[in-house]
Amino acid sequence: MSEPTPRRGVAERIAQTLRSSIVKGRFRPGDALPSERELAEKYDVNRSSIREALKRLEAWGLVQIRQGGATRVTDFLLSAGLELLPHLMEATGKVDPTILSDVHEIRAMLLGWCAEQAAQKADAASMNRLDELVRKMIDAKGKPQLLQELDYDFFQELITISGNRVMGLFSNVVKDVYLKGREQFLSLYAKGVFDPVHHKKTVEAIRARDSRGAAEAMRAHARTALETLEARA
Amino acid sequence: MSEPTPRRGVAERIAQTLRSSIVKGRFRPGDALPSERELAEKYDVNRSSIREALKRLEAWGLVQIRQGGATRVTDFLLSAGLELLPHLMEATGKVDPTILSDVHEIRAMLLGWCAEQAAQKADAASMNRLDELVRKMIDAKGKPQLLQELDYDFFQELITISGNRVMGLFSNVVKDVYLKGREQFLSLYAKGVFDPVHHKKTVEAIRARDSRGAAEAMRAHARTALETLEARA
DNA sequence: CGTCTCCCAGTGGTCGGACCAGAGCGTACT
DNA sequence: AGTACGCTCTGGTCCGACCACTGGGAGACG
Repeated sequence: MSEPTPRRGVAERIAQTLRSSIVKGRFRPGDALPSERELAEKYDVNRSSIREALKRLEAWGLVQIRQGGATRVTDFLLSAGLELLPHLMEATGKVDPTILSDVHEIRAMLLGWCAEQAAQKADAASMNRLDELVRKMIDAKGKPQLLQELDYDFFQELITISGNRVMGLFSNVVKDVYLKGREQFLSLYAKGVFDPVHHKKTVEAIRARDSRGAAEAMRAHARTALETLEARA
Repeated sequence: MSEPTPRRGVAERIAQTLRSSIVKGRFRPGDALPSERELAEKYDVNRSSIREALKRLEAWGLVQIRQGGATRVTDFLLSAGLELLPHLMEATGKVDPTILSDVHEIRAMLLGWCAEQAAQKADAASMNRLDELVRKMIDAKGKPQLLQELDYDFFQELITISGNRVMGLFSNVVKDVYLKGREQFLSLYAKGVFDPVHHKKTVEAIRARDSRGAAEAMRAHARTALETLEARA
């Protein structure tokens, strides 16, 4: 009852441990990991479990496994996917402010693009759904968790309107990043901080078929969020 | 020497087979896959190999595995990452033109954003590297494969200049997509088709610190590519 | 008759021990 | 010195057993 992840599976736990070691730099890119048999003995589990853990690391792009040769650590900044982001942000124990800035730059790009597309393609029903979301945001003032979800729903609705399936796949990954790091962003939605003005402006611009205005409003939203976070750091 | 995947490992082969079945719709979202023991018998391999294959499917976001319960197929459009794209494009045997369009929309967004950032942040050395790449493109006229690589290198250089690590992670995924589907795009770089005018304009705009111009030039490049592909389809 | 509970068959998870296949390096031969 | 062989260590696959959990059906209860 004391451990944080008692029922999470041996393989998963070991995979997380190794991932942490790699991200924190205890293994350098190019280094060879201990052999599966050694790791099995070290963690006192079966080799099968070690294999499963290593397979996950491989899927995450953190190591390269080659039959006959050793399993080597890759330069994960050159091979890992976005799903590594939450762990990268926590590598030093607290959020790295420079990465936070990078994240919000990308966020601004994505939101801006989606808003632009939405202004060109939205139908009446979609616009009403967006209105509804803004209304809920106003009602939810002071409920951080709810506001956070509504903010994400707004993004999701924009993607749906854009009709771009590739953006849809992309948002799946973003969602995972978002859920795993949600506490780190929760302060953004605290009482007196979050204001859906930009969302409101966005919907108005979409109704007016003003792509540029919609995009700019969403970018402003992302920019505001970053400034808020930086001010608190 | 003839087969495409002769020595690729049992687990990998089975994972691909199952992925294909799922993407092509032979298993519907929510369906239960046969049990590991059944699959092991069906494919005449050990259960370990089946487990490994299923783990990959899970990592790809195609199935959900739960101890005690059955392994069920997920709605992959809602859970899979970008790495599924190449397989999605080939699901029907040939490239789905609507997805191709989606891809290039995203491509235009990314290239535009990177060019914009580059115009603001590039130093002299970076600009020279970009110039060098354009020069190589001109020299490489008529060598599709080389042109394709140079085009990607150009993108990569823009990302490096932007200094955004999140975009770097993103580009890792894009690169995989790109490599797996490279033949499908190779015709873009055939003799008489590919012209690095837009790249040239981009570098000029970057030198002039003209963000908007640089972004527009790169977007024009992506748009041209899409039009070329559509004209040939 | 309906509902609720409990139990067990079947699912995935872990184990261990064996053997196969590829890679790398030292050694012995040329 | 150079080269080719082969030993040894790596990961890959197989087998068969047992553990942990779920889900649904058989039975008890209202």
